[in-house]
Amino acid sequence: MDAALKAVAEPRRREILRLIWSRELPATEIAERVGQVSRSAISQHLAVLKGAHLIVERRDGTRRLYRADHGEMARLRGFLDDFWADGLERLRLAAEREQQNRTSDRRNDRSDTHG
Amino acid sequence: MDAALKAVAEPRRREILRLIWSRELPATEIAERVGQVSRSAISQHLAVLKGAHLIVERRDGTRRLYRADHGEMARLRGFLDDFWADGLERLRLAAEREQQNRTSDRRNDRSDTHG
DNA sequence: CCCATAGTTCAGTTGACACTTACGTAAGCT
DNA sequence: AGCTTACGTAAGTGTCAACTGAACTATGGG
Repeated sequence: MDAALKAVAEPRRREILRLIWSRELPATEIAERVGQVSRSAISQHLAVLKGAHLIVERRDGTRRLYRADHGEMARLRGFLDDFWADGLERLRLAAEREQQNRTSDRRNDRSDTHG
Repeated sequence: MDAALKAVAEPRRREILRLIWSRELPATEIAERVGQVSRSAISQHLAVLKGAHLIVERRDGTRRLYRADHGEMARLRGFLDDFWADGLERLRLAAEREQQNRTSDRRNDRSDTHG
């Protein structure tokens, strides 16, 4: 969840996310549409987004088609909604839940996509 | 808006935000409750949050009371909601709107709080 | 097999950022 | 005026993240 929030905090990645929100696109075309940046950079952004489960990848011959994962984005919304939970109980639970995640985050960071 | 998203992407700042979500707290007490980090670091986090309009500051003698600004957080939610706008028109508008903001972001960055 | 296309990964650079210590500043008390 | 409390700011450091260019992998066609 922390990964998703961090991923979306980057403007370039939001741009990518919007491009493939309602359709599939190959990496090259994404790079062309974004412009101003190398294919390599796009590829790395896609890796981050994939690591945050914000996009899904499908292979088609030599190409890789990417598409946004609406579900994870919905969970991100829900996460922000927790800040509105008027019950203090729910606030405490959310804080504790996240604090547990942070411990593992420090160790794993972004290395969970390498396996 | 970009500033708010970036501010919230940092776990420590979310922790602070939760502490002062439903009550005012002086900086020192925030630092004590967060722990594990110097008062200086907290002060800098508070500056970032203030720059993103996510908190408001009120002075009381020698102390400074901080409280979360729910309105800005609501706007953050609304921003994420734009990703769900099914109409492609609205998607395009959102993209263009942000692209305009980005141009000024490059120049201003976080310096708009210095005035 | 050789080459082109599509894309990732590696190595290295640069800038941003979270943090610490030290110092500066403002308000209140005696 | 001095001292204390409460806080921000400055300077410096280590780490992470975004980027570039080069090298590598994989699929498909001649």
